[in-house]
Amino acid sequence: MLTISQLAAYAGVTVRAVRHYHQIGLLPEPERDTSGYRRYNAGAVVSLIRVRILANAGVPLSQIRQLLEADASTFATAVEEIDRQLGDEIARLEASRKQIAQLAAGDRLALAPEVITYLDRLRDIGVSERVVAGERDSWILMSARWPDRVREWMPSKTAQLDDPQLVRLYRILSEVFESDTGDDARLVEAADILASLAEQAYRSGEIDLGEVAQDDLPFDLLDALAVEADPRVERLLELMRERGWDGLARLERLAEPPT
Amino acid sequence: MLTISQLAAYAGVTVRAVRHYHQIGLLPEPERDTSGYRRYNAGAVVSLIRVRILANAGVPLSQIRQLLEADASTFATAVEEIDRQLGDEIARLEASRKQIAQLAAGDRLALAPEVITYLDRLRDIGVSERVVAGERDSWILMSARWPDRVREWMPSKTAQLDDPQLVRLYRILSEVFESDTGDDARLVEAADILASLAEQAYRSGEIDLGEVAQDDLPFDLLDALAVEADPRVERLLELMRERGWDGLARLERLAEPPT
DNA sequence: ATGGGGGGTTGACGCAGCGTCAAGGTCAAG
DNA sequence: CTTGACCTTGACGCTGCGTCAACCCCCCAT
Repeated sequence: MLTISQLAAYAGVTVRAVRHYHQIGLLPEPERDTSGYRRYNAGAVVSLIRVRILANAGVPLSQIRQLLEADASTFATAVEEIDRQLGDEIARLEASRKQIAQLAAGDRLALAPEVITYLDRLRDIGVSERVVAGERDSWILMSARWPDRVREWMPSKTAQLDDPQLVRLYRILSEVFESDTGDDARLVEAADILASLAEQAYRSGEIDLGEVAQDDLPFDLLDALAVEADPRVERLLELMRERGWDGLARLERLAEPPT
Repeated sequence: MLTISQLAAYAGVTVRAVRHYHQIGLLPEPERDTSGYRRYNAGAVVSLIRVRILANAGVPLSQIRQLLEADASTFATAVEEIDRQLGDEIARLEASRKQIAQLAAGDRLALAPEVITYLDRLRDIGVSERVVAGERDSWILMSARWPDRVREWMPSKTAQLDDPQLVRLYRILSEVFESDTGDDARLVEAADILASLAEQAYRSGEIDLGEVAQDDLPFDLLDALAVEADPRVERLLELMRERGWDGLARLERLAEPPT
């Protein structure tokens, strides 16, 4: 006959856990000896181990009893379900692991390697750290919203950086936001380039991002984030509105541009 | 400016979670509007997402704040540690998944395929379901004790079933335990065979299981389990003692056998 | 027999990370 | 002016035990 601590040791659990299982009726209370000690037979070890196997798989204790009492087919389907959930959980942890790895990989944030590459390209073409940081924060939001889509978008985003107009735009913005002055002339120049790029994109139909466009909250958020980072962005938005475009993260036609 | 529910929606968490993070000081309380509502700026979304990334990786909320405040190198080492733990957890879940799968695979218990094969072999050579069930329970205990070693042992265990003496032993035991009578003559016969097998094993040095032998508690437990399953096992133990052997799951020399 | 150390017993509170009422105040629309 | 969808704080509930507390019990050495 076993004491509670022996039983617990065999099954690799704590004494407290065993008592808990008794309390909630998951394990039957065994006989007591003359001094009130619980006395277990060997079969109790097997029962306890079975309970632990299910518990380790994440099955709530409240379900384990019914599960062990269930008939074979019920049990089998339940096990399938448990296995599915285990698979999901493993996938979740692996995804989380990737995120964490990237988080350490430099930008300390949840960004796909494609995005990191994109940000590095920005630095290469002379974009200031401040502006890169702004882009980074934007992509964090985008990644949170569309974790999978983001990776698809990046190749074309990166390709666009080959356009000298866009490079020029980024450089101007870098200059402006790096300086302490409110250099309006440069902002106007930037707005002109941006409007021109938007016009091109609009004509070629590129401006449509598909389903994403229906849910436009994040884009407002991105613009708000930019304004927060530097209030001069507000002026840029104003200049864009004058040119018939609304927004910044996603440009939306307000009216035909002045000819 | 965002309301709390908008903030929560962007980060994919519940409103309650956000408030909880405020309570424990993980996120700073934002400004309130005239009616006392919390009003968030876009940056709060980024902060919240960062918190969630760490939380999803299993980092306790109490540690997240310090982590986000830490310098880059501290952070990097912490992330390594987190990654390690994630790896461990994934491995644990995968192991659990295997156990669960086997659990459904027929014998409803945590047994390696090698053991299942062994049990099937027992059935093939005519061992009764009752005795197989006893063996199964024993292997559950063994598997709990030495999850890895068990798989190593099985090949030789299975090979031993080629020995006609052992087959005969199992068949006699099956008969005895399947009947309602206390057929002592058959038990004596079984004891003789078992003693003879033990003698062989002892001479060839096979009886030593290595380090395992030092921890002999489980073997007592296995014997106790057998006695529980059928009290006639007690008689078998007695017969074995008469023949100079102690135990059943592991036979131990008591004295030289009567010549 | 006596004391000490290592068991056992019940009972109760503590913990994380929120979920879920309860009991209100607020806002926008019809 | 009502309705319904938000917002507020406060408080208790949940899981699966860990961790006291306060006491009893057994065995061994002195």
